[in-house]
Amino acid sequence: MQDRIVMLADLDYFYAQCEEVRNPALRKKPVVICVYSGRTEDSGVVSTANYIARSYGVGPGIPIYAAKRKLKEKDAVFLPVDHIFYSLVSERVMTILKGHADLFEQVGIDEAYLEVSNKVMGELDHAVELAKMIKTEIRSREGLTCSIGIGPNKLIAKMAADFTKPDGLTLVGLGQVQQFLFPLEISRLIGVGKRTSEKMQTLGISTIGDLARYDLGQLMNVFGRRLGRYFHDASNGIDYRPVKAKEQLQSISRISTLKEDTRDLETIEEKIEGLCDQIGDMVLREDLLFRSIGITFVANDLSIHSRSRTLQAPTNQLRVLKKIARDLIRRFLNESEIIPRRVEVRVANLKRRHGIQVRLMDPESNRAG
DNA sequence: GTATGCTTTCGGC
DNA sequence: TTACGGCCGAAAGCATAC
Repeated sequence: MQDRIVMLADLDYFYAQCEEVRNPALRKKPVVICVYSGRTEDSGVVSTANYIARSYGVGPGIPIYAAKRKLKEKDAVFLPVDHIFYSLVSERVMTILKGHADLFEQVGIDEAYLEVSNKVMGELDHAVELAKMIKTEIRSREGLTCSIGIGPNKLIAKMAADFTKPDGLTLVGLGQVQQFLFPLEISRLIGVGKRTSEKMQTLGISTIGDLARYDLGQLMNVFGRRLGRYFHDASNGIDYRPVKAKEQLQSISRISTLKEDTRDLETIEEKIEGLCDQIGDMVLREDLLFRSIGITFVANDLSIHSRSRTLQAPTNQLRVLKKIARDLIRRFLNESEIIPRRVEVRVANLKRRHGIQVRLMDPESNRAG
């Protein structure tokens, strides 16, 4: 493959920064964006927090109650997520980013990969100038800071962006990949979480360099073929994944926390019904058809259990969605003793509805069954 | 053996 | 001391078809 120049642009502490833009007085205070479950006054978790809050140990994933304790007397501001507002901001930023890329791939609401090889004519210093320009444009148009990593592939671009934040800009040229990666702690490698990190320690691997030098065959034995190969390649800075626009939404899900843990069918069905309605709205709005329907229970011990069914033909019928979701939860509750805490409905195998019309003309559909 | 499809689980943001 | 969301894509694991 030709040498590539890939950028990863990551909006800093995105939700909290959006709130700072909306109300600049927040900038001097700890800001904590919360997902309230509605179960009790402060039940729920922190979605994200600004860097002042983080300096007190408050960050994504911790319970709201714990965050309040840590920030007592600190003049902290707790706000509920406003997803609609953040989405509008995100959309405008993504439009800016896309305009500077040969190839563009959005990841989540606050991140995107840009392949810029042609745009900068293969010159790394041009890529750095482009990144500075992008940062300036996002700051002047939206008042937001972001962190940008530049590298020869997605993996290095992403890790470079993570290396300096917030408001960072990190370049890792092809010749600098090893000196960048090898000293980093193994937990910094994308795909190495807490469990894998512990397992690696027992193998005597504590830095990415240690992993890079480890025998590929041994890694495959320990982690399986695929993952072993990934760890070997990634630690050596190798990543051939192309920057590629997402072509179709893959699934739509809605999840909600029950007022209290219960196996009561009526309570659960009522909740499921509401989730189906939300999904149905989205399916119609986006003009989609779905073919798989699934439900998930998060039990009171936080264990996760799911069931799904795939239809013969895609549909957009709310009736069908509700009936199957109901069947799935009834059957699951009969088979299992778990006590549900949260319930989720998901549809997948999505297609655009006008796709049906196209299919009549599609030579594929003329094949003998 | 490979390709493909389906169900369930995992983990990033 | 505990406390614990709402999404999404994709991998894992298995079955079936050729």
